[in-house]
Amino acid sequence: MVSSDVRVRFAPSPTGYLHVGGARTVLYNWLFARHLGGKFILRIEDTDQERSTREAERMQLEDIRWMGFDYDEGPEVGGAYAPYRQSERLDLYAKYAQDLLAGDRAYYCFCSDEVLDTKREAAMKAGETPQYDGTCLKISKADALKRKQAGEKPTVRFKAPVREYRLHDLVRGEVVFPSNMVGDFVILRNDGMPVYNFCVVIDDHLMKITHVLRAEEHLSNTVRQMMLYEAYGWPLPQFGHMSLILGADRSKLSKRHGATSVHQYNEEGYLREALLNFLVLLGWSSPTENKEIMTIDEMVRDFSLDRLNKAPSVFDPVKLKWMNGQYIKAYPLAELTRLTMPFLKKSELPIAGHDEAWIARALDVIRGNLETLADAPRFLRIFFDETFDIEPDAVAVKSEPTFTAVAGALKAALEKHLTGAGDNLTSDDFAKIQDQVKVASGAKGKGLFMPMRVVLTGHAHGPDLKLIVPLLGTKRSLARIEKVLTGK
RNA sequence: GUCCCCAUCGUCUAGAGGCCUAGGACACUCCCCUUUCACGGGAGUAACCGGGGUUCGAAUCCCCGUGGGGACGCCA
Repeated sequence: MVSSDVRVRFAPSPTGYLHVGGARTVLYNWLFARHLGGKFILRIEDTDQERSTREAERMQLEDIRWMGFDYDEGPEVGGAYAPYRQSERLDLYAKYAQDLLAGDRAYYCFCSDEVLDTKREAAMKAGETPQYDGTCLKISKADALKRKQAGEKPTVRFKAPVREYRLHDLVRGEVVFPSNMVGDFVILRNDGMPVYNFCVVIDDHLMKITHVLRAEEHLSNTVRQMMLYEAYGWPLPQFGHMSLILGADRSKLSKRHGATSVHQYNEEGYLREALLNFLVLLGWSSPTENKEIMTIDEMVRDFSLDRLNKAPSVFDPVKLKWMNGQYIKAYPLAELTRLTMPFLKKSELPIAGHDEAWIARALDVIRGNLETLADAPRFLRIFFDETFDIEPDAVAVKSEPTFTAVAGALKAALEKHLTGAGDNLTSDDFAKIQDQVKVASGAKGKGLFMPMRVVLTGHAHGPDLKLIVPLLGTKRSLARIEKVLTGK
């Protein structure tokens, strides 16, 4: 196959935010397409009108965009096989269902939900795979049409051939579905809406999808879809079923496991690159041994289906956090600042009085402490006078024997610096000032260092004073000392 | 229950018959760096689910157990 013929798709149903499992599915599809120079298509599977909403679709699209997955065809961008929203392709499905009905490959079913449920439960209890018993198969076509005319609302069932199906799965290898695995299944609901297993086949075929890469939960659906391809005489696309993402209790990851939506991670201050990097490693590994941190370009370059892991994987939020921290440390500062701004604006910090360049410098000093962008306000507090105060962890330092002498000497040294050099205070300036304080106060070691730290930052811990002080300047440093000394 | 899939440290994984005394990462512990915190560096604890084969040789291949997961819908 010529590589540019490759066409893959991601087909979410818009019933909520994009969750991490879905995100990994998009990622793998997108990487596969980009690696091979193929096309990546987005299709909205909104045939379940009960649950699908336009709002959810908007959110999904937004999440996909945030993650950086550009699609070649899909809603909003269009394409040669439009429309890409199943709810806008209803006439198509009706036509193809009609073909099946006409060819005697499908029939009307008048069974009610209740009897179906009862039979299903009975079958399970009896130790059998529940499947349709063929009741309505006995109804003649003429009778069925008559009842339909009379106002009854039947579903349309596909006549499932009774034979074994073999699937050559791209990730699982040869999978055999026994002949009795599925019974006649519904392709059209009683309100005329088509059902998933039916639309996917029509759409994947019409949209010339070459590779269907999706989660393992769809593996057993595949046999139904193979039957449909066969009925239409259409060639099968290649299928690849990727293992599931599990929660800590090893069941399929869901909301009860905590944050599972991409949107939430975005809001909690995760970088998209970190999320992507974490997700790509959940079931796939780089061909370069021991390579964990990688750029998106490297993922595109190295991605291949044969390195997918068949075993399901547990989602570990702790490792995600670590990874996010790695990205924060290495991120371009201007960009990092831009992304951090919303978190600062939401916080109590009075950032209005500072320009972005100053904030960027401050952020640069504390970025090593961050695991998420949401941590930033907490670490940035030391730079803002309005929030400056002696923090609980620093109270004890005030009663150190050297405290008063050091604070006084520091004040004097800074005042001298102010008259000589003004408000500008460099790291080198501070080093000299520190020497002066040492001589003047007679303090040394922690006895010297801790009082200075406390009087300047209000904390017993924090980044190197040499890095903090230039951001403060002489006057503000002096004001802080004043506040501590006078208690005002 | 039936069918399908899966099985290496607590977790993510490397490993495609000898390179394995099983490697890396997260987490955890300790040490170093640091006049603080964090970062960083180093070290350590920790795994081939069990049983049978096949083979000179098995984490790797086969079978059977066991365990886990998924699907059995007029959801996708």
